[in-house]
Amino acid sequence: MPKTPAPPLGDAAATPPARQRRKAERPQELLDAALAQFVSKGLAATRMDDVARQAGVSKGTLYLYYPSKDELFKAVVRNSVVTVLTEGSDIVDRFEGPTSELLHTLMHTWWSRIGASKASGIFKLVVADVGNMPELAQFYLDEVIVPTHQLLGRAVERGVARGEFRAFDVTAVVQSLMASAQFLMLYPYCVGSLPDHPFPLDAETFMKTQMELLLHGLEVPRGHA
Amino acid sequence: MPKTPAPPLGDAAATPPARQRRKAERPQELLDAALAQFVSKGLAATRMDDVARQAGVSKGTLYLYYPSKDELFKAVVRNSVVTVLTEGSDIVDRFEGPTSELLHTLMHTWWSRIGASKASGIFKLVVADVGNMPELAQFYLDEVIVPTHQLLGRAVERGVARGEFRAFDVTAVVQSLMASAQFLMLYPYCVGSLPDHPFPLDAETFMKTQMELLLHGLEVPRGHA
Amino acid sequence: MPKTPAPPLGDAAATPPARQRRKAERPQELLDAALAQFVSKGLAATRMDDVARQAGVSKGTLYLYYPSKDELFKAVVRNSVVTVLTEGSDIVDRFEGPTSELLHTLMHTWWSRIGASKASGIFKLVVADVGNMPELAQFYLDEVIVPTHQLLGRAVERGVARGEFRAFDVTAVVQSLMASAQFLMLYPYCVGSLPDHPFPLDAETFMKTQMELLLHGLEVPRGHA
Amino acid sequence: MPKTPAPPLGDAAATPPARQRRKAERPQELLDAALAQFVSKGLAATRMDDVARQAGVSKGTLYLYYPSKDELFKAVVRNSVVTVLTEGSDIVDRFEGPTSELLHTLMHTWWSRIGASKASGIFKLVVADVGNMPELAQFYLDEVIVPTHQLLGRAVERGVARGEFRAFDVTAVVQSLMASAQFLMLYPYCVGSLPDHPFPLDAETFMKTQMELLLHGLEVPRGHA
DNA sequence: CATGAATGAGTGTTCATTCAT
DNA sequence: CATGAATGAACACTCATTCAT
Repeated sequence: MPKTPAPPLGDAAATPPARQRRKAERPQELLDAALAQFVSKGLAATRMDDVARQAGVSKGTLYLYYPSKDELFKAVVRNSVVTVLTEGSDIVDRFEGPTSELLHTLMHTWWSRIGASKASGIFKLVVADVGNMPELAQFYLDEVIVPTHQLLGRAVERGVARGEFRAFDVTAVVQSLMASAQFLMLYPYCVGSLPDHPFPLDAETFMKTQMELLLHGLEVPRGHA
Repeated sequence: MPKTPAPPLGDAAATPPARQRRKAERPQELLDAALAQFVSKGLAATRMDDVARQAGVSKGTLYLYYPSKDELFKAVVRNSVVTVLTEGSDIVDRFEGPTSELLHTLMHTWWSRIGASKASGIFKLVVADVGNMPELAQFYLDEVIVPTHQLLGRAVERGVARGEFRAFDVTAVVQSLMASAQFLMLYPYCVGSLPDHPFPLDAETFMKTQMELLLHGLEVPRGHA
Repeated sequence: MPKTPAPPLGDAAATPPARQRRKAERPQELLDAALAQFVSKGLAATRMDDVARQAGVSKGTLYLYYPSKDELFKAVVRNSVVTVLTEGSDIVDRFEGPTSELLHTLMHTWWSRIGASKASGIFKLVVADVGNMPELAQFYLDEVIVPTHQLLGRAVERGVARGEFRAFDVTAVVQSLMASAQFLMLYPYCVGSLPDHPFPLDAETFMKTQMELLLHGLEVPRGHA
Repeated sequence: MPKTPAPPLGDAAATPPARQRRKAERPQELLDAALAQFVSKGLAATRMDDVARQAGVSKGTLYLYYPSKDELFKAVVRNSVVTVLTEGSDIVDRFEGPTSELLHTLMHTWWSRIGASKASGIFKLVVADVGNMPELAQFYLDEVIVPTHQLLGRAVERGVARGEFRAFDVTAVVQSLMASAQFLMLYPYCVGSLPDHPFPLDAETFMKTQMELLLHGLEVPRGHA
């Protein structure tokens, strides 16, 4: 019976042997497991055992990749948020059309990539534990907050430059958008955690409404000259 | 009818023996200490010893008043937020003048009573730990979220009834306000925890701006007929 | 208005004022409460609070009468067992009639005074805790075991002296009787603690049977000369 | 058919690595240590630390094998008594010869396996703590008392069936035997705990005497027709 | 005398981290 | 590399004992 044929030369890197492929994927598998556990139980209440079991490895293996619980947590944060920001930046650069539409696009992209995924739980974790991990604060500021501000700031400035928006304190507008995003991210961990609660929140509707309010306050009054 | 003779001026009866006076004040002292510790270190990272020491009592005494860490935490939440809500309700009932001003008043009252105090840290704690304390979720919904919605909802409806605001989804407006409040409460535990950060947030300005944006989107266009 | 008349001389001790009577009865009330608690929960699992509450006094008062838990326990033991032994001794001295009947009488007196009362639980406690209280062992030996041996030994010797019993190792007979008594005292704390158990033990029947077996082995064979 | 080559003489596979061999032996080592500690100090007074130290492991390791103190205790009881009962049952099945001799054999087997070993202290523990552990009561009844009754009951019935014993209430005879056994088990924890006590108890003599009394009361009068 | 608030040493249990295999 | 047995520091909670009132 023919063995698995040797991969053609030059292609070896593309399909490594199963063991190596496994090894290459391990870090991501561990981070996924850790994210799920951290988000659902909180940092302190999650045991390294839980993470390892969910990832299907032993506790020792987990420590082979991440030297401590704190480092694992930081790696989870890093892994979950950074990649998305470059995507948003591209959108701002390339977008053509009204800025209000750009903002809608950014918001929806964020929602589909972060807000609606488990990654939204990271914000909860950062808020909860940043007080005991000073380096995490700096990291989160540098890697998340600042880029986000720049990203959104550029979008708003685009609107002003194009005469679509009133001249308005850009930081204030950005913070307004971030407040909305944070609200959406935390809602599931607040009232949303109860099976029946009186204020069901549809994210799409919420974003649309907030955006409408914001833009109405932002846009240059038109047509009643 | 012979009465107990009136105590001498200064009313000795009004100043019970030191031990009793202490016992009457203990619960609040313990709650204050617990709030400070919980907020600064998180629920899991705070030891009962820490709380007791900060309150100047032994650990045993702490357990004399609160039977467990969880109960202590719930008492802290109760103590810090519930009283303020009735105050806000009174303001809405008695307010005369434009609704925009009422909203400003409410926002500033909230800020001075909750937002600017350590009590703001409670929101962080609730978000962080509600996942492991299901009863807390219900409690927070019943005692904080629902009353807050009602309070703000009544204020917004007042504006609509008086013809000041457009007819608008009340819940959306309330959520917008709560998003701003949450943003302010969490800011110190996010980027704000760093000594020097590039987005210093002045709460007064932030509230003013958000309110301005919101009201601009809310108010009935006037005078350009 | 006439005060309570002074009690006539010589009678004061018989009817002391209520408060003093209360005080005089306190120790017994405390011992009763302690016995009940110790027996039902064991020494280690009984809190001084429990004893005090059952006795209707504060914990401080309990310590006013007994300086420690250990001392309280010893007092309970002393109080419950010692008095009965003198009664048994009297019976042996005065008894007239067959010795087999004397043994029956002693057994039933023991049962009604000790075996059937809560005092039987003391044996359980002594067995359980004597290992950690060396003085208790000596006390129990001196005050309970030795007198009991002497009491029963005299009864058996009477039977031998009167020609009713074979000459037999007295200690062995006494131990046989004590084994039966211990069995009865411990039964409730062993299988007897279960609501439905397959070996219901009627104490009267048990004692009668054991005595019958013992006497049958002890009595001088009669009448088949 | 190619087999795995036979291991060299001495069978290396039979001696697993030290770590695994240790793991296989750990439970028994822990149970031995726990038995010794429990018996000498009582359940409540024994700290898990003590057990661990005596077993030469850390406290954490102890919890690796037994999830709580209560479970450890139950495992000790199980381990110490259950195995012996099957041995006794075998003896009854196979015995040939007079039933009085069978009873002697059973008694001596019990003494060498249980009575004279530390396992006798388990009875003390059960008596002392069964009140606070309802499941233990049921377990002890099912696993110890009932089998013991059956075992001894069969032996007594054998004597009656073979015409050696009078027809007698079997339960009463069994209880008489158990009373003797309990007396022997508790003696060391009662007067026996003192270095010099006036009633030294030689177990062999005691058993012989009790058996003699019992059998004399039980056996069919012979030969003086 | 009586109270009960206060104490703090003590213990069961958990879990991040290590390391022999 | 991977494992999982072992560790031990840490912490919530209890309760016998004290003492100011």
